[in-house]
Amino acid sequence: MVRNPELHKLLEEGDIPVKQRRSLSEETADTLRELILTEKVAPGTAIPERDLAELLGISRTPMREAMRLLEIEGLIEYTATRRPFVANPSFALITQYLAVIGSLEALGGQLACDHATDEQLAEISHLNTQMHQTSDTEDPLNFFKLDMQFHTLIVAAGANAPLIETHRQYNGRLFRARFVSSRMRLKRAQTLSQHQKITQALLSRDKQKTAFYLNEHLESAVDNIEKSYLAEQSGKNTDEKGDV
Amino acid sequence: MVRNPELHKLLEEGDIPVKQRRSLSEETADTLRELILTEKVAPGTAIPERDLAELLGISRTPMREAMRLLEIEGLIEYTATRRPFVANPSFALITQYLAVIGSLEALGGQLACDHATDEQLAEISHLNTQMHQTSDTEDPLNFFKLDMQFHTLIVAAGANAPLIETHRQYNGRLFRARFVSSRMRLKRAQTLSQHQKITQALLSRDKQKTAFYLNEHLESAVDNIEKSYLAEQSGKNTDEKGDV
DNA sequence: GACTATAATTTGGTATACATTATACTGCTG
DNA sequence: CAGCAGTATAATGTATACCAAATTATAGTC
Repeated sequence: MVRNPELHKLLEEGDIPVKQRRSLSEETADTLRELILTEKVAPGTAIPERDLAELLGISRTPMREAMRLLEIEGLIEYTATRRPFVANPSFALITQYLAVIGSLEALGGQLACDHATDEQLAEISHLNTQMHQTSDTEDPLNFFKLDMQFHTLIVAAGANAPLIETHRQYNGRLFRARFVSSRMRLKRAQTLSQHQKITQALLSRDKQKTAFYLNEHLESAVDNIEKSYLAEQSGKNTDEKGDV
Repeated sequence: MVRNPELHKLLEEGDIPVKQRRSLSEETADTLRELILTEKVAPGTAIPERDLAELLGISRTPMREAMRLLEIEGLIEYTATRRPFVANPSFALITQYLAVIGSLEALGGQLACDHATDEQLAEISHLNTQMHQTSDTEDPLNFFKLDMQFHTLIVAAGANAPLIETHRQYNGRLFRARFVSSRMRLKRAQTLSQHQKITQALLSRDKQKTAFYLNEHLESAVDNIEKSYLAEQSGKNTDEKGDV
């Protein structure tokens, strides 16, 4: 089966990045995801596949596949007559997403207690320290990115591939809500103290505590997002309809 | 908006099944899913899209979209060169799936304690009773279906749409493993007693107990699946390579 | 006889053309 | 002027054709 053992070994060691065949559909999905998450295209916007394909200079086929992907990820929705538009989840739906991602992260944390390498824990701890040190100066976007990374690292340390993927999907759906919330810059101290507790629980590989603090952290996320979401909605109502 | 109030009313009443616009891709996805879950096409089989499309008498476009869907659902995998084949998850991967679905069901159970209607709880309880009564006579496939339905109903009672969908996906990935396991007919008594405890916890809307018993139930599922999986693998090794 | 280079064939990726369905618009009618 | 109907337009759904890459078969060489 293996023609050249040496080459095979190199690949196994990961020295050479496996040139994962990436199709245009996947590239397009990435591009589109970026466009949506950065709000280059606003939630609720209709996005006819033909126009979008033309915009990116590709044909409809890969665009369709990309859009199907993002539909699964919850970033794109379809009307009853299959016309695609950028998802604009209601607060009720966001709350549902949060409940699920909370369970996923709690599981990730517990698994991390068992499976994380010392290096991974060190990395998480380092990130936690970094957030504490830079919290005064860091602008919202960067602070937000670090926050996201903190959670992602924990789940990754759980070493459960499907969990990591599912968590990624839910993260995408919640990206906007969390980002909007983070812009308020409120509760940054609270976030830090919760991260601190989570980190300590992880370092002592205490599954119960880790899950507990992650859940606690999530519950305040619900609170914060509710506040910012309602604030944003009422603000928008002045110049546009809160519909879709 | 409503052209004909009478027609609209008929739809509302549900007398006429809402002909959900189903595209050929979706139909195909259903067909393919059925083929895989019933093992009409065996795990590990290569499934070139041309052949499969021709077999079903459709063009490649909708077939490709269907296969993308099932890829997400974990029923189809692709080689490094994007050649599709029916997924054949390792025991290690199945264990990872089980860990996630365990968390999802625990969350579902907790949510059900809060959100389930009395009718939903009654339905779950009824199903539980039914399983107890027919456990001696029911053939493995039917017993298995009831078992699946029991879990699905609990999650559904949680009234969290994304959770329901994600649970459905993980259920699909685990379908074969659980089915193979159920064929052994072992531990049926254990299953029933665990279902009994779960049902009682749900009826008293006790979140903590519900989550606890669901987790317990899951852990024995891991055990059972491990046994049957190893048994099946060793059996297969006699006439074919355990490779893929 | 085994290995390698190369040709043939298979297969997935993409583009495009065609069919079907939904929406928008215009004009008619009350 | 409101509302409906019919037609035009535009969008999505599906099929087909073509291309590039990969696999497999084949022939040639050491």
